[in-house]
Amino acid sequence: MRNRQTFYITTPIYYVNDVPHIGHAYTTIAADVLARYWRLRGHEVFFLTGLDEHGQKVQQAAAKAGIDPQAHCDKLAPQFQQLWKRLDISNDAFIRTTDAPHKTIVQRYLQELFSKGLIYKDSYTGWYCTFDERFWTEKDVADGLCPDCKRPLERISEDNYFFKMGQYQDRLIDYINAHADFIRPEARRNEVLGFLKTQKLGDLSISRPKSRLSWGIELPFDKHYVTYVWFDALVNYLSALEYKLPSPSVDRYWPASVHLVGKDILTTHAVYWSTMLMALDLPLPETVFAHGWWTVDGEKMSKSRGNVVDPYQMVDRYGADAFRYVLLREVPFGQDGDFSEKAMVTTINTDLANGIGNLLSRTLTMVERFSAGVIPPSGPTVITALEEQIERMTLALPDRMEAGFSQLQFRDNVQHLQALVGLCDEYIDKAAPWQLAKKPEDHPRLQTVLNTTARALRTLCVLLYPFIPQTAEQLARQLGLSLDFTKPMLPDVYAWTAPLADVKICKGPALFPRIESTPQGAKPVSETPIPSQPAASTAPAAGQPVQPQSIAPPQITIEDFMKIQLKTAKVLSAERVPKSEKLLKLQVSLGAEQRQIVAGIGKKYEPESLIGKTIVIVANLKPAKLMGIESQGMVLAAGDSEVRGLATFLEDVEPGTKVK
RNA sequence: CGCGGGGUGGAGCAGCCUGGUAGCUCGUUGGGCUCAUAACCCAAAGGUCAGAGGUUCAAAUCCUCUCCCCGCAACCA
Repeated sequence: MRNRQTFYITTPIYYVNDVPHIGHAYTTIAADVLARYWRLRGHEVFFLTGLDEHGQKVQQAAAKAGIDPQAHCDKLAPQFQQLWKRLDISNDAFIRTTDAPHKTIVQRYLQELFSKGLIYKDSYTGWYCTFDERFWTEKDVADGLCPDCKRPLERISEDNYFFKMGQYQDRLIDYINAHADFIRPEARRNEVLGFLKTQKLGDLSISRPKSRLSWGIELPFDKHYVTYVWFDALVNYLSALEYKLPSPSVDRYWPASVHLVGKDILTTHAVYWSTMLMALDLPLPETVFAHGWWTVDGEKMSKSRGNVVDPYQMVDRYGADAFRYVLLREVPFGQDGDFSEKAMVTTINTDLANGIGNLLSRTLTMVERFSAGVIPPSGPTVITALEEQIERMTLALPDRMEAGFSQLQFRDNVQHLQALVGLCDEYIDKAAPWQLAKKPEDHPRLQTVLNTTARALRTLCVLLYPFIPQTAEQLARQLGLSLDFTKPMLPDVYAWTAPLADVKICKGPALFPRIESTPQGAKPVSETPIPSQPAASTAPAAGQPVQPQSIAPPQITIEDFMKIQLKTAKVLSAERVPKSEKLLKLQVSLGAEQRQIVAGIGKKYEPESLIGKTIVIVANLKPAKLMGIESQGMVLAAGDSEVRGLATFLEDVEPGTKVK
């Protein structure tokens, strides 16, 4: 249980070059749920997210686009900010490492460490790939070739500045041992401890020569170098407190309550960041929590598999609340999980539509029909055992929730709430209010049933709010309650004890319409990236519940179809894309024209077997690059995640013939 | 001996650390109800807990071995 009245939660600052995907959404949604919960509990919350904008990849991408790195970042940043809006992320600040104050603060810390003698200059020798502009460690390099591009590596030396990280090794081990909640979940804590105990912690290079990388924060004590991105990035957790609030608030909010991170960057946070803070004589964060990763339909998410889950698309199809709910409900926080749209639909239907949505619906209909639309006061008991059970459970919920959120057990919390929904359904069934309504002498008992259920719903509403804020607002409105979720909830509002009677309800549309169709359809084996749709027009109007669409693809007109130009093509040559699992590079003839197409059919077909075959391609698809190779079209094939067969013809057809 | 995760009723998972005759969600089957979003409630069927050996009064749970699957890749939270 928390004692401090402040709650400072962070997500990692995401690398600006990434397109936002389910992983970013996951971390940020989890952080948002915590932020909303602790605000509701009256804590002063500061919820920070943002972007990491320095570094090699940004510099390269900008150079490629022919614009300066800052312009490049400015262009990409809104992709994240818009997504957070659409997901109802209630972050209090959005930090970008190119903010001027951040840079100043990073330099100040660097100077402080340098002055303390904790940063020194040394030469570093390693394997360098000129093409990729990066060093490889001895371990990575087996054959003198770049593990990435297979070009020969150079052995070069370079002077760099190092942070004396190694000297904190023992202190860090002691700290972790003494603070059980510092690194979580426990398995991760053991992992870090194991690493620290068995290996010597080296010093950390914190600079890059400008000759190699100019896009970064200049070292205050040597203008020929910029800061290594991690040093720059980690400091955001502190710098934001200095300039993102009305007044500097480091004392108020530091140490952070929770740094939420993905398991891949745990070491960076648990080791680099911790030792940096020790060197700066600052306290360490209370908890660094590493959550798991998502696979998609059982497979690792990757662009080449074409299975990257686009959060925008999920919000479009199912609504922000449903997406938020499913991510946190599906998997115990901290473990890896599998995401599938099919499972998502099941969860939405079961928990949200049939569960909470249906409970509200049946309750409100009964209040309308049997009580003139007004929640009646409670009367004599109907089924004492169940009523007591509901009361007990409802009374216990706030504490359970608090315990759950303190431990970041989102899934447990959701399950507690669902248990109450189930209990209410059982109660309604057994009490059979529709029978009580038939006899006037039973009406007082009928009132008890309606009142009991309504009160349970009130509690559910408040406790569901952190997970599904839009729906909670809607639920409150339909129940006729005026709850202000932006204010702390007093205990009696969500506890069982507060009276509830003579409230006029306001039945509205279903909170979550059932989704009848399941996702399917023969998706071409396109390797084209799924375009994000920052469709502002589909954003829910304020105060309106999101109406998740049915996921059956909408019907299209013949004109729509005619936009897609399908043509026959003859395969001239085919070869595997090196290092790819299933990509084939095809040269195809469209009669007059020749095209290069990269297709993800390599698991099913040997390149040789395709040569001479006439296939169908989408001829007017925007070219896309896959693993660096341009694909000027798309091959039609049957199968969803797995290729079953290629579209071809019974007769010989001239290449370049139109297909419709 | 590369590292890591995993193999539990049809599907997906929990339980394993701290041994005591197996639990959840979905699905299936039968019944109930009609307030509700074909929803809700009740009941049932279905597992030799990958396999073998060992420790023990007792093993899904501890130990040993074997087999199988997945990740360690290019949008990596």
